[in-house]
Formats: sequence, structure tokens, C-alpha cells
Amino acid sequence: MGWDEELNERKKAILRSIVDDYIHTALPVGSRTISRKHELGLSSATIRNEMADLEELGYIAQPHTSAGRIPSDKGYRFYVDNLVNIQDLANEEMQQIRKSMESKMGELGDLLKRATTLIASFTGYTTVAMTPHLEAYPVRTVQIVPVSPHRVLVVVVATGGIVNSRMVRLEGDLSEEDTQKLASFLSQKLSGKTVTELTVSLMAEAEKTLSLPDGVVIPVVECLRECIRRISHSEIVMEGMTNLFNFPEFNDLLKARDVMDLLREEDVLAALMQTVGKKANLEVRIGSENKLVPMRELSLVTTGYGNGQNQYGAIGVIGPTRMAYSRVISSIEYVRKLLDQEILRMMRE
Amino acid sequence: MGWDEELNERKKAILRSIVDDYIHTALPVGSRTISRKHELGLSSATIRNEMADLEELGYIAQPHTSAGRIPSDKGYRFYVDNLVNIQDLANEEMQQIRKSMESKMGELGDLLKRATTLIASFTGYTTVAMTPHLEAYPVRTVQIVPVSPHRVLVVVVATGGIVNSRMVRLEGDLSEEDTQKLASFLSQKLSGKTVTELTVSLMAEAEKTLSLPDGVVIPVVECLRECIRRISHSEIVMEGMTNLFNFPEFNDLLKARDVMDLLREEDVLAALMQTVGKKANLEVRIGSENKLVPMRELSLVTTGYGNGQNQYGAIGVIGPTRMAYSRVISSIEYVRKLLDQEILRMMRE
DNA sequence: GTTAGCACTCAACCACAGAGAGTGCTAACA
DNA sequence: TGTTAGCACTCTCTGTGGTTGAGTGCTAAC
Repeated sequence: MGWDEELNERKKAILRSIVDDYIHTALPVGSRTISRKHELGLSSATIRNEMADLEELGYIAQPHTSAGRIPSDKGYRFYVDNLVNIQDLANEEMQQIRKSMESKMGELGDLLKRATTLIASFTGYTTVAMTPHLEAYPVRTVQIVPVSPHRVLVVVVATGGIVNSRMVRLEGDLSEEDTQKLASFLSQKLSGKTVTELTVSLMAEAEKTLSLPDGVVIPVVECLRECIRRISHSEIVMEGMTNLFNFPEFNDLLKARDVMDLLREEDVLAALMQTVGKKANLEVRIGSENKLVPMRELSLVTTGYGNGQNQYGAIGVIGPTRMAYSRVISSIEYVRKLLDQEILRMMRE
Repeated sequence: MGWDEELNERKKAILRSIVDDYIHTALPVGSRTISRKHELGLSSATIRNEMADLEELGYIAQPHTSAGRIPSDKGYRFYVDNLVNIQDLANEEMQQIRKSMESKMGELGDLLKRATTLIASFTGYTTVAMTPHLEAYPVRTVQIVPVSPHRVLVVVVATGGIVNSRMVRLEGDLSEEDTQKLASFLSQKLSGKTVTELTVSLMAEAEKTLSLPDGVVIPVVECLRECIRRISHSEIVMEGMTNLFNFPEFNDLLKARDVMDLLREEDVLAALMQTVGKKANLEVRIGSENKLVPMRELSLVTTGYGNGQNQYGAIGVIGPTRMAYSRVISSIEYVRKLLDQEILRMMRE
């Protein structure tokens, strides 16, 4: 990318000024504004000339002839890659986040929820988080707890404090002893497995090996399958959805609806975040860089999180392309750091 | 209420026409429209006279001098109490609902979610449901499942298939045997209790009676408390939130925001629904009849549900005061009937 | 008691002018 | 040669005034 040569220092400074200004006014910014507000020691005329160049190169655009310039997606991209100054959060802010993240009896879900809420309130945008996949969490044990004569609670414990349980009704009776047998059989078969190997053959084997009463194995295994599905099915947490209404770009009710509809669809969000999950690093997708059509006017800042090895969920911030990238990046990075630590702690236990 | 005398048959017919018309056009309805569309055999002039009376009595109002009339809250109230024709759902519609509600391995949460989705899609409004209180579900047993050396899963089973479980980390060791002892102690103490009697004295008693290692009882009881809190804390399910955007009354972005903010607050919704929970019957709150300020321009149709005795949750439909009351009432009533049946079935097992 | 007719009201729509912000271009300047 | 002042030009935005049309209330006739 010959970008470094394409723009001299002065052009970079002007582009930065335009983006910075536009990010917090949402108004096209003119040459005079820049020459006054930002101390570049240049007259508006000079800046006009440079802006004409920047426009020709595609970094900025004019909504109409007599308006100032707004950054294009390419402009934002350059800004994010080369110009943005990432400032650490203020000390009190970091402290506030740390305090909120410290959990006494944390389960992963709670923790993520808190992290998401924090980022949403610190950035003022919509924040989404996804829990890790099943692959990240091999099954540790399966327990079966008798509840009433014909009902048992199936509990699946995976590594990392992940638990899911579900009640199931049995067709036949199940003695205390048989319960035990079935549970340890299933535990043994599934322990360490990360993939759902709950095939028909497993059921057949269970029925043959254990000689249990009819109408017991199938419901239990079905239930187990559902539990594992729930663990593996990445859960989506979202906070600050209505934050987007604060921005003038969504004053148009039609656009607002589109975005709302997008955010309402958990599947879509999940798909969106899944593409991130594998990578740990911070990623910024600006406007048209997004594949999803309704996201074309939005930016998405994401990062994976996890224990530093292979298990990753993802967090993302969604806002207008005119996004306070600096603030978003520093917030999300800091929260992610703490999140990683907490998870590591939880896994170790 | 001298309403029956206040309005003669003709006035009632005209009021009904106005409400019916306004409900599906959202446009102020004029005298000519009524004399043409609805077959009352009256000229527009006559209707104008009657409308002047209805306005004086407060049933309808004029947005401005040269506009038609729109119903007032009082008008809607009269309509709902005296004029609305509740029509049963079509046979295919009922069948569709029945099919969706039939659950194979139903847990209450799933069932409610499905019911809510159904009503939202049948009415086109926002639908909210609340799970029943704890009082409805006495604790049956407490189970403690060992997971790893220092971690156990606490499971609370209440009547009616309600289960909640939560992982807790222990400070000290807990043998298999002690686990058993503690669980049966807690089960015994809490069984049948509907109120959380998890006082400090209980912990003290447990520690004295059972002579367990340090750092075990307190975390477990804390965890138990949390489980019970979760069961008792009415959960809110909502569907079709964005449906409201379809209505012109929310074209104003400011109003839309207000409503969104209202709906986002689970606590507020919970409070709203809780006032309904105790009563089983259908209730309609129109506009200003609502206590909550942001609800003053909305209507809320609610009904309790349960097993016919004392345990009630609630379902509600939220929409503009200009709501298709007939359709909403028939939908909600039908779903509630099925829901009651399902719950009764679940409780019996 | 009902209806036709008429004058009146008022929101909604449109056209148009003026203001203001910002530009591109030219010519002067360092 | 790069920078700047000046100027004509463009285009949005705002406010104003006139017109249209729906709907009303009132009066007088049926």
C-alpha cells in the first residue's frame, strides 16, 4: 500500500483534523473550521487546496457542493491505521472498570454481561458479546440428579465452570443405583470430548451394556444433547442497544428500524461475531468493509477473548462509522484484558 | 356509571364506527367518512350533530378545528366495555397456536417464550410475559453435586418443574459424605417453604449441627440464596419490541425512544406486570389509566395465568391506545387458556 | 328530527426569496 | 514555488405567503 507516499505530513494532519472534528460534531467540516480550531498555522485557502487533493484521492467527500467535507470509509480506514491516538483510560475509569469486573462468585455469563454493560456505558455505543464455542470447553462429567419418581435433572459440567442442566421426564422407573450407573457411563464416554458424539450407536451401546429399563436412556440422552447444544450454542449478550438512537445518523426512522431489526436477530449477530471468534486480536471493520448489508453504514470494533490459548469468544462494539475509535479501542482492550485474567483464574480452579 | 343513559343507540353506533375506523387508519375520522363507509343511513350533517354531542361528553376529540374526530381514552374505555365485538380466532389460527404450544419436553420458560412469540406475531404488538413468583413454587429439595475438589453445583428443585442451579467455589474440602449430609439438612429445612428463610441463624445451626469443615457452609448457603432469588425473581420475556415502529404514532423518534427505554428496563416491566399477577382475569388499561408516565400514550392488555388456584404469572400486550382490542383480547385469551392447561399438566407430573 | 348548503378554519403543501456556509479559482505576495 | 486574500458562485436551509382541501358549525328548508 503506497499510502505512506500518497499523503504527506500536512495532508495527514488535515485528514486527522477532519475526522476528529466530524466524529464529535457529525457536521461536514469546512476549511475555515480547521484553520481556526486546529493549530496548523495554515490559512483556509491552503487547506482548501489540500482538501481538494484529499477528495480526489478518495479520503474525504462532499455531501454537496457548498458543504464541508466528511471522511469516506477509506478516510476512516487510514485514520484508524495510521492517525488515531489511542489514549489510555483515565485512572479513575480503569479503577471503576476493575471494581465492576471483580466477581466474587463469578460465572462466565455474569462476567460477560458485566463486561458488556461496562463497555456500552463507557463508549456510548451498542456492545455485543458472544460466549465461547463448545470446542473450547470439553465435557468433564455428566451427573444425573433424581428429582421425583419419574423425573431427573441431567447436569453437564464442562471445563471452565460451564454448567448446564435440564429437567427430563422419563417413561420408565430408574433406581438410585441405575441412575448412578448411567451417569458414570455417560461421563466416561463423553469426558474430554469436545464434539457431540451422541450418536444413535451410543444410545444402543448404553442400553445393551447397562440393561436399564425401557424409556430411560433415550430421554436422558436427548436431554443431554440439548444441554450440550446449549453450551455449544454461542450465547449473545447485548447492551446499550438504544444508545444508537442518540446519534443523528439514525434520526431517520427507516434506518433506525433497519439497525434494530439487525440487532434483534441473534443468529445474525452470532454469525457476525463468529467470524471474529477465532482471532484474538483487535479488528475494526468500517462501513462498507462489512459484508452484511445493513452494517454497511456502521462500524464494528471487535476483539476475541479467552485464556490465551485456543478458546475464544468475542466482544464487539457497534456504532456509526463516525465512531470515537480511540475511546472504543482503549475501552474494549482494557476490559478484554481483565476478562482474560478472570477467565484464566476461573479455568485454573 | 350512568353511561347507558348518557348515550343512545345511535350515538353508540357512531362511536363504534369512529373507533373501528380510527383503529385501522390512524387518521381522524370525519362525518362524511362515517356516513359513507358505515351503513347507518344517516347524512353527514346528522352525524356531525351527534359527534358534537359525543365530543362535549368527552368520548371523542378534535386534534384541530378542521380535522375529524379521534377517540379519547374515555371513548376507548366505553368501546372496550360496551361496544367491542370479540370474535373468536379463525379455526386455522387456533390450530396453529395449539400446534406451537404443544411441547414435548417443556420447561416453563420455553413455553412462555413460545406463547409470547405467538401473541406478538398474531397481534402485531409488543408482548411481555412474566414468570410466576416464588410463592407459587415451594422448594422441594436441595441437591449438591460435587464437580471438582473445591467446587460443587447447588441445585434447587421447586414444584412445578422449576429448577435452578449454580456453581460455587468452596474454601474448604467437602467429602462425599458431608455433601450428602449438608444437602439433606438443607432440603429438610427448606422443603415446602415458599419464603426464603435463609437467615444467619440457619447457617449457624448448620455449622453447629453438622460440624462441617470451615468455609463450606457459608458459600453454599449464599449460593442457595442466589438460586432461590433467581427462581423467585420474576423473569421477563418480551417479543415483538420493534413491532411498535410500524405504527405512525411512533414516527416521532422522541416518542419511540421513550417507549424503547421503557421496554428496556426489565425492572419497570416487572413492576408493571406484578400488579397484574395476582388477578387472573383480563384487564385493559387505556392510555392515561396507566400509572407509569411513559405508558400514558399506550394501552396494556393483561391477563394472569396459572393452574387455576393461587399461582399466577402474567402476560401482557402493549400497543398504542389505538389498539385492535378485539383481536388482542381473543388472541391473549386463547393462548392463556392453552398455557393454563399445559401448566396444569406439568404440575401434575 | 333530518338534511342541504354555505361560510369558515386550519393543517399541509408548494413556491420563492434571502441568508449563510463553503467552495474553486484567480491574482497577488513572500 | 508555495501560500494567501479576495471574489463570484453554488447549494442547503429557513422563513414567508398563498393555495388547496378536508372538515366543521350553523342556518334554513324540508
